[in-house]
Amino acid sequence: MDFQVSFKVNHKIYLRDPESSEIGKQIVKNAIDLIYELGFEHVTFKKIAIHISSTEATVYRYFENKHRLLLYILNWYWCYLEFLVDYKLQNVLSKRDQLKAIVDLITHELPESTGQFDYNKKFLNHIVITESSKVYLVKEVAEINKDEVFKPYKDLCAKIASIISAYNPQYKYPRSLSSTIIETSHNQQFLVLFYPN
Amino acid sequence: MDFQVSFKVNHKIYLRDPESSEIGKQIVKNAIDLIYELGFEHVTFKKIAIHISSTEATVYRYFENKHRLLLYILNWYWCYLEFLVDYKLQNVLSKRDQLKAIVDLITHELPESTGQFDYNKKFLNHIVITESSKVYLVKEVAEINKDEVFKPYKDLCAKIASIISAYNPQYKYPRSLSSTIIETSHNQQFLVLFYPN
DNA sequence: TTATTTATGATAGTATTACTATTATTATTA
DNA sequence: TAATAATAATAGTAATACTATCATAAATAA
Repeated sequence: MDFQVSFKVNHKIYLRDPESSEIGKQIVKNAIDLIYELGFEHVTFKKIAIHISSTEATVYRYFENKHRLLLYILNWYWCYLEFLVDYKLQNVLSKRDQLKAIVDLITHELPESTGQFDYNKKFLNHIVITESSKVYLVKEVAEINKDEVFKPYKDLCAKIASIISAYNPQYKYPRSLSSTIIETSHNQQFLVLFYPN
Repeated sequence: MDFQVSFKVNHKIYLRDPESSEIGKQIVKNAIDLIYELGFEHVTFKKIAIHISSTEATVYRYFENKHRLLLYILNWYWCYLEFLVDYKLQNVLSKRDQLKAIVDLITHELPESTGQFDYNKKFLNHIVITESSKVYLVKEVAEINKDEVFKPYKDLCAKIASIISAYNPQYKYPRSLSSTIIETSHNQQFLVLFYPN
């Protein structure tokens, strides 16, 4: 695969659209690199600023805080994954094969793209596995949810759920199953990567 | 059920055994209350100290940091749960019924105990659902794991896995399945509690 | 072209956090 | 009674997570 796609994430996540400027794109790119390298807890806006030879104040002009920045990255990922699901399901007629293709996508790393300006897919995969629960396992989740910032994840779940239902209309919990597939995939990938025994 | 049990967790988790003194027990009890009330991110040793009318320095004498304190609480929970599994499986002969009893335990709140000095089971359940992944989804997980501080969780998984294997010796991934049952249960309970749509 | 808006850089400052260290006091045990 | 240990009281530090101000450079509009 070789094409350039960009995804518009909910504008409430950022203060200023990072896709609207070179420095904005650099903030996101370097944030991804740093979260991969140091882990989310050890990333600060100051470190990101130093990496792009800019200042903390500039990073704060794009994102309210670290949590929103992670949310932005994850939303980008979920949008991208939903796009890939649509793409891969083209011309797959059997519902069973569709489900198989989806599980295949979810349980493997995203294909690396050749675009120079694209985010590092390996790092993104890693971040989704190890950091994604941190955006919702917080006391403020209900409040944060009001801005619909989890919509891309929900949309993906809904899409998978609809295919589960199409495959077996009798199955009662397609939405639970779709989020279970996604979360279990992350969890098992985490165990394999970091926690061998 | 009405009895008092206490669990010894790996001594590498604490600097000084919190069960060895009244103030130690108060630290853990108040930490549980505060994590439930404020969420792990908003709890500080200073806040715990104020709640027990003591000082930060005293809390630091028991636990190296907040992460270890959470680990202590979760280990206590996993030990308790494994004890309950053993307890509930007494006299259940069929492997199928044993598995059912385990799923039942994992997917429901722990029974509240009447002991005055016991930790609040409702709060504990809540903390396990929302905070437990934070002890291992950190960059330092491999390093932390060297102290065997995740052993109670692993032991529980191993126990469930052995019952899965006993029920169906042909099943290839009993360990994956047992951690999947536990994690999925938390995840789905979280969605029900905090994230209704 | 000039004026105006906007983005960024440079710098400063603040409250809070996550600790470490020191000394005095109190309680326990030898 | 002396020695030991635990805690309280207090101070201090580096880092974090911001907010604020002002100057300058770049883009755009009149």
